Amino acid sequence: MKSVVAQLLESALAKLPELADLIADIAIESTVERTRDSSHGDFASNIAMRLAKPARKSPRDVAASIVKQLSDSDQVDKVEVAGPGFINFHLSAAAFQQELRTILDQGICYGRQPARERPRILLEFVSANPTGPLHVGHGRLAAFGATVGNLLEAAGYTVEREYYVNDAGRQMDILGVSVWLRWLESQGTTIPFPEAGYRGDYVRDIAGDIDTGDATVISAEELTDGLPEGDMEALIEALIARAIETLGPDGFDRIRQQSLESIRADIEDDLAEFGVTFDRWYSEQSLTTEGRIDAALAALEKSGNVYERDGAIWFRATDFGDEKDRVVIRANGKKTYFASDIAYHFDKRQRGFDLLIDILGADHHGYVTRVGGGLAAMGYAADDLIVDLVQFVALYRDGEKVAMTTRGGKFITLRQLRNEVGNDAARFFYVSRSNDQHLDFDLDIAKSESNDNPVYYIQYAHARIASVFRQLEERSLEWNDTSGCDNLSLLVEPQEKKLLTTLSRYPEVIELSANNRAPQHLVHYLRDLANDFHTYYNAHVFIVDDDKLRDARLVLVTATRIVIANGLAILGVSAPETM
RNA sequence: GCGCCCGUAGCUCAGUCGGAUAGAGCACCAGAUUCCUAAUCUGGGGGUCGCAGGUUCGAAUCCUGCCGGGCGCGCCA
Repeated sequence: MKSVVAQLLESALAKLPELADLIADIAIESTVERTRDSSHGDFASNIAMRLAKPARKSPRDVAASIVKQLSDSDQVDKVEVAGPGFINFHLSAAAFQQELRTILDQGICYGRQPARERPRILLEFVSANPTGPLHVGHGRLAAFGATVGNLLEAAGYTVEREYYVNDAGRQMDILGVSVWLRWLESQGTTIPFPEAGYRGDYVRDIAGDIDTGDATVISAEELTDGLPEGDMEALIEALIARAIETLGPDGFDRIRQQSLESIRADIEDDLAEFGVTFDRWYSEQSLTTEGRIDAALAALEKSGNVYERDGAIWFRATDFGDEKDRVVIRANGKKTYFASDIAYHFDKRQRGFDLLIDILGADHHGYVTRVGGGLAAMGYAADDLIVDLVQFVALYRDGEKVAMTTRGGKFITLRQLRNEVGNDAARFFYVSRSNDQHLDFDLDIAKSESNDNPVYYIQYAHARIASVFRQLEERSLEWNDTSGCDNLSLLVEPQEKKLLTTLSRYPEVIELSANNRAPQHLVHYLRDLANDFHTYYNAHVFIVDDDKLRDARLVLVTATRIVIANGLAILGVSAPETM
């Protein structure tokens, strides 16, 4: 609908070259917005105010000369200049009726934009280390990322979703040794569990399932003989060394890989149950085995952006806005995690993705300049990488903050949260706040089946509409949608007009939410839409004796159901027929 | 110390590219059902948009400084 107004303005300006020249760099559509107050019409443009200064005329004069050039349209009832120089458009009833027919015609496609070739987007999210189950913080990354992916697709983009599996490095050794120690325990060899190991119960479960091959059980004395005391980091290092010497490198690797795969598969199941799926699980190990880190480092070398100092190889990150240079190869010859990161992003770009979007926890903010700098150093634009940082989640129960510590394995898992409040409420609450806002997740509200739960409020509107049609059937009446579409002019009640207006905003909301990667706009919109529907429901009966009015009202109500269902689908929330 | 994010009603938060009288929900108060699901609806009170400057036709929004909260600053992963 917005484009109707923008086009009218555009053709009017075409007749005013002296004005049009002044705003060559402004998209006319960007001057058009919904009005907040219906007495100002449906849409307003501030274009005259923006033109006033360069044109050296008063905003109202500019507005008047534009309005004079506007051609008549059956979509517009009235145009007026108001306030400091707004041009207000009052759309016709016919325009809204047309939109209603569009909603019915397009159904589940309503609000989606046609596919566009570019940019191809690679969306990376969650990417939690595979050292244990996902917790509630990862849940927010999952829900946010999945919803952003859905929004971008609705906006016409091609999106691939990827999970980066940190399956290399020391943490995998620690996982392996943790599982080994738990396995030994199950065989009767028990020592105090190391502080630096992974202590969650899931480690015992893995140890119980694992195939250890011909591994021999050693005694506690053999296990602890000569181990360092006091320093927990040194202790875990020594235990890893002991595992390798006892099991052999292959034997230890076997435990390590099984443990990793067990956890990774569990994460995949957990997310799938949450409605979050990925096109690819990208292994960090594969960066090394396929030589991608070396390739990236060679590209950096070639562009002259690395140098040697103190026996290490450094990336000139300061040349790209970072506060200090970063090591890529340590003096001991090992590559850093940062080297993997830039290699991974270099590879994403080389696979043909134009735009890389990373959804990361807020503690990763230092990473943005560095990786963007790495891309720039390798010949790509730093702007090709967008990082959305998602702030932390605090759980509240009975008005109290729920204490969570990662240490000691005492944290609430995503699975526990989903079991407690349900997938729908979890998906909804996670995206109801801006990603750069800390999230206070109130378990009691998410669980409550009552009026203070916004998820149910929206779902209830959908179920009520389904119920209206069940009633229709019970009364042996039929809905003639053709008749309904022919009689939309009967929809004259204020609640009907309000609902029509809100429905017609949906495509704009999708576009806005997608462009800003801001699902909370859609959440708020759906709440508004449900509110308009409930108000209508309470004010008027839909199944009336008058066939034409009934058919028309059922068109409006059906359109409402379509838009609610479409919006909830993007959020990953179900749209129930009954509640 | 440096960097990033946040500060809007009692509470939790929206507020698009700077736009007209700053909005929701919860909580609080008062009402609505012979009728399609009351998990609903209607009305009401409640604001120094952290503070101080600046930019301009116009600032919650942009700029500077300050105050308060969170997070991050490794040849860890």
